Amino acid sequence: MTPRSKNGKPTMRDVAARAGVSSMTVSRVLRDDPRISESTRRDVLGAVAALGYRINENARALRLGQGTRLVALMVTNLANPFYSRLALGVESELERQGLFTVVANTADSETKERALTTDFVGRRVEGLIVVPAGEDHTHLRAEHTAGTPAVLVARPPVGHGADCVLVDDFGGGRALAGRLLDEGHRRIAFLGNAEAVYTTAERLRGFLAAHDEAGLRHDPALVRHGGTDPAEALGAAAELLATGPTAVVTANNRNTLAVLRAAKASGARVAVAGFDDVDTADLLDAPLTVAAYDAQEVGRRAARMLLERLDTQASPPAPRTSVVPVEIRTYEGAARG
Amino acid sequence: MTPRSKNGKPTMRDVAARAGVSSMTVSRVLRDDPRISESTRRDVLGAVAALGYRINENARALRLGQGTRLVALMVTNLANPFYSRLALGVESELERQGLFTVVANTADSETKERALTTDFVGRRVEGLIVVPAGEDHTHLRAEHTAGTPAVLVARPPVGHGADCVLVDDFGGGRALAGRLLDEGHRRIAFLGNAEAVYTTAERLRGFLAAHDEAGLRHDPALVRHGGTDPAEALGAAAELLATGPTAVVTANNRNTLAVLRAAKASGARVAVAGFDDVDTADLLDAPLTVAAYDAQEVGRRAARMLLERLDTQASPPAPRTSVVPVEIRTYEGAARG
DNA sequence: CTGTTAGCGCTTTCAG
DNA sequence: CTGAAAGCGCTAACAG
Repeated sequence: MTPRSKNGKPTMRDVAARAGVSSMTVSRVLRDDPRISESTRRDVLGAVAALGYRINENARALRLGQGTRLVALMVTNLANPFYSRLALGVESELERQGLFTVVANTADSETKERALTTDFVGRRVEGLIVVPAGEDHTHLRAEHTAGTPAVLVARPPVGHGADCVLVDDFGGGRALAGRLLDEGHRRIAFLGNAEAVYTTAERLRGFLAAHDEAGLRHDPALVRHGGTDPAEALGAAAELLATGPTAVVTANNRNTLAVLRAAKASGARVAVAGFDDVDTADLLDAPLTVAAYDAQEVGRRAARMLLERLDTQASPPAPRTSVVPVEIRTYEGAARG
Repeated sequence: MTPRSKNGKPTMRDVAARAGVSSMTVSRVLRDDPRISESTRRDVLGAVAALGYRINENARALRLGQGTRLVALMVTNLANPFYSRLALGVESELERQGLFTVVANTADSETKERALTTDFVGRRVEGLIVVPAGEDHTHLRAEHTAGTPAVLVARPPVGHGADCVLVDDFGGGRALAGRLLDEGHRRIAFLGNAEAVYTTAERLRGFLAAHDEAGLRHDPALVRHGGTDPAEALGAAAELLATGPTAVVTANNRNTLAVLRAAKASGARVAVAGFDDVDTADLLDAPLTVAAYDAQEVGRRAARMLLERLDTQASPPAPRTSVVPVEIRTYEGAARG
């Protein structure tokens, strides 16, 4: 019996009818227009409560020509703590500007990323923050996003200019290898992962640069790539240890743990230095060196870049890149006798 | 010069004008209506490309009386891996139904949760999945959400019926304490956290139940609560250890690590058994028992419940509750000589 | 094959 | 103080 619009929710007209006024009056009451009589206001609010009416912000925004105040964040793997911290950083920074964050997972699929981008642009999100899944970034170019600005994270734009926040992958890889070389290691293996193409490549490049700078040639047989799967990573780590390195540099958390496990299982004694901090590192059995960086800060910077772009949409300056530093930390492992 | 609507993006009319057709024709081309001549189609698509036009899905949905295909997920702390896994579970389950997930962080603030709820309902999300920040759930009742269904996670509804997915907190607390009692411990401390009121209370209740069942009285002085902050938790853990327990049960990950650190620092020898799995547990110096559960599964169940509710919105069955089981796992710690 | 009219739910503008 | 008309961007329902 209650009058309802198609989608099942009452409309302003329903409220107006019940209160015996026009929908304009309802609109005014809801927006606290001062020139409304107390009695009318009461009647309207009564009808609102009775019907459980909530204004339709989408219709309102359409009429007002306003934006959605929505920003879409697309990450490759939400289960990875790096991305959840990233999301938190983005969210916290956007929230203070009254913007909402829509988080979507691309599961490392370029196809999904493209589909999501199209959808989000269609929904008129005000901006995109993306950890690109692949190398093809055409769908992120302004021509394809109807001008919706995009900020890339962790991987630089390919084939076009775009704002972007990176981690100092090269510097971190170089520093990790440098540490080990300083400690006298000469047979240092590298365990990366094939998916994170850019990231791993940079970290490896830094690793090799440190060898160059030390005047050493690096044995390519000591470089290996684990997969996305922890089990795969463990296998790769075991193989790598079998080649007899005295130390290993890893390109991410998963690989770091894989090496520690493989070493524990085989009883091999290797120094381990890897990317991403391990939050229980101080409680581990074995010593560990890590290249740590602030994932939340990455998110905050990306958000800020987007906000600046939104402010200046009329006269966009050149695309900018921001590089978040990494910090080397060492943990001693369990104190033994 | 390019004609553009207020928010800066071209509209269908702009495309129509440029292609020399009516907007209906553009609409048809975009939706692949077969009865459009090839040449017209080409002209329209040309104009679309030239202007960088993307259809406004919001306007379309308004006209069609369609829903938004959006579901809002509100969590108390996105930085906590539990919630990011939860989000992944929700996202993966909703995605297969073509629904998008909007993730928002309430930062444990009831006020923020209420504001977000109002906003999301106004935006006409199709459902809400909420980890409630506080005890006041009035804003989540159907009367306040204009009928938008809500599923609660981790904490049950208070003061109203609602779908809800819980973890077996009681059972887990009971099992953890039971383990330690079986091992002969008689002085077992409990470290909880005040914020997660319901969760901690249930875990403690289970802990005490195990003591009851063993015919033992538990000393209330052995119960303490750490804060949200890791430093605070460490302090509480240290105090607790100073009371000389032979074992500690912890209510969450943060507290587990706090106890391990405090024990390491003071050299105290205590057995530790706590809620939440620790992914490096097998690499730790010390042995550890945990109550583990599948956070992604919690998210999947919540999403499925919501989907069922959306299907049957006309004749809603009674609110349902689903309890995700916990599994006790033991890790041996570093093998010593 | 293509255009006109009307209206989704809301609000601005202009009249009362 | 309140209402009627027009229109945000789009599309169903009818023309032609």
